[in-house]
Amino acid sequence: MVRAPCCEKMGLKKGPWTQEEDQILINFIQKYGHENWRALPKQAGLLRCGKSCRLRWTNYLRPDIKRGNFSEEEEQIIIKLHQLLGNRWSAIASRLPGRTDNEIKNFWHTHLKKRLEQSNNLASTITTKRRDEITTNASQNIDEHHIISSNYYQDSQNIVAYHPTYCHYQEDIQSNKEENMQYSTNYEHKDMTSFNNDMVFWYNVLMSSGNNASDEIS
DNA sequence: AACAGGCGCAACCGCCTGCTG
DNA sequence: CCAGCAGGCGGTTGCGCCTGT
Repeated sequence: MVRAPCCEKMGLKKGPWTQEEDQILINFIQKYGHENWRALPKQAGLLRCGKSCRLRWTNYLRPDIKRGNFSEEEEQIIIKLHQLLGNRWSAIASRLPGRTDNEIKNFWHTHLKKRLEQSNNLASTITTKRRDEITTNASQNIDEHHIISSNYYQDSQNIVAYHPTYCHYQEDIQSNKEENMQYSTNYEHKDMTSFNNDMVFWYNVLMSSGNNASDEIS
């Protein structure tokens, strides 16, 4: 089945919205609602396609949108929900009142993803360093927990920030120290138990929320 | 002051899903 | 069951702003 493009009709405007267009859209929706996005631009007298109107409304003009920087709490929620749900931005956005999927997606790609990648790089450095220590000094009394954790660390990129050895060995890392220390402080978990408890907590939150989270997670 | 490169964000594109006839 | 439509979603793009040289 092939669908016709959204804006197949020539003459429909694209690109940034003007203040006038915003006002027309706001006035129309406040007056008549948005039951039919396809028909809305025509009825409102806008030279836009319905899709463009919907996007503009949901991502920018909606009155309940919270604008401005993300708080530390919001950051942590996004990170945790991303671990649970993956790139399901709308599902994540539904747990952050006033934030849109587009906003969260942008924030992830411009801030959090970069930070996690840095953290991953740091993690592999730490893991390698730790493994070298273990190999070269067999007589050393090594905490078994660290070995298990090191494997876990390497295999699951997403949970790298919660790794306990990250906390133990971060002082070894001279380069990028300040930035990574800061990141570590924010997301520090002392052991995997607390991490798992955290995951259980968020799972319960999702399960008890209005949406059917089990469907979303599966 | 001028330019180049990087970054952030709004907006677009194309696919998927659910609904209806 | 099938086809068509509309809405929703995630990935990607492009433009404007900022910063460094």
